Amino acid sequence: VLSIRGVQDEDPPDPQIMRLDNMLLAEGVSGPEKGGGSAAAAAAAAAAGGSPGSDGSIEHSDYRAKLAQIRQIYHSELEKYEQACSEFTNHVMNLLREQSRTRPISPKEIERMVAIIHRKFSSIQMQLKQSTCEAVMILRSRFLDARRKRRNFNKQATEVLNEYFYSHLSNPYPSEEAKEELAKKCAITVSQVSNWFGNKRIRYKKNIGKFQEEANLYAVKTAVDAASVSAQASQANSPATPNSGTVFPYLKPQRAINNML
DNA sequence: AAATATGATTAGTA
DNA sequence: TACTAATCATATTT
Repeated sequence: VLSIRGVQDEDPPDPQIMRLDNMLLAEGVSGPEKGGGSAAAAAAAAAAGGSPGSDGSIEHSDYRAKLAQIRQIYHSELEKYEQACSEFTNHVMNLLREQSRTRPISPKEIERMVAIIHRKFSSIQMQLKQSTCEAVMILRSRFLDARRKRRNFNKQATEVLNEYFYSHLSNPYPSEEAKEELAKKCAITVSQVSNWFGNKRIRYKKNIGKFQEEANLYAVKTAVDAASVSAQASQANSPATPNSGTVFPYLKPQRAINNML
């Protein structure tokens, strides 16, 4: 019955279990009861990177439900293990007590037994924690990874961004303030603005031809506004090449040279 | 359904 | 640290 002989505990690393605990806590799995699940909500909001505007809470409800499910399973399993552990300990103690009638059993031996049992069960617990962590990670990547929830910006947001881009084509690097203003105008975050410009720059550069039409369109758009200022524009500029000359107009010189190679 | 567009993420750089 | 380039994963177009 007591086949607990081969207990070669493969190292139960403390840092490992600490890591798992921390993560479970951070995800709101092992935290306080469902008092709004503020921890989980915060984690969700943080992971979502903050996408204001249209969507926001509908998809999170799904996530939260699943997280609550995981949480419940985790807790019930944990409780089950704890109960089983104490039950088993009791059982072993009883057996030892019985045996003590026929042979002397030192308290040290009992202590050792209990320690072994506890170690065994805590390693099982760790497995539970690990698999729970895994489940949470999968859930997160499934629901919260922003890439999976990509939404195009609305028409007027891209309008605003493009307008800025093409009217600053020679140096499409908005300052921090400019970014903030654009973000406000487009109802997106500053980092989204940065992303957009990063993508736009590289993609424009990569295939300028593809963007000619767009460039013309916005050039005309802004030209209307600028018309009042530049009243002496009477030279015959060829409409096919609104941005004649430089291939990488906005690159800083040294970088442009590097990129030629 | 395949091709293309697009926002976000990542590694690497100066 | 802000940027580029490559890449991912989804959205949209064809």
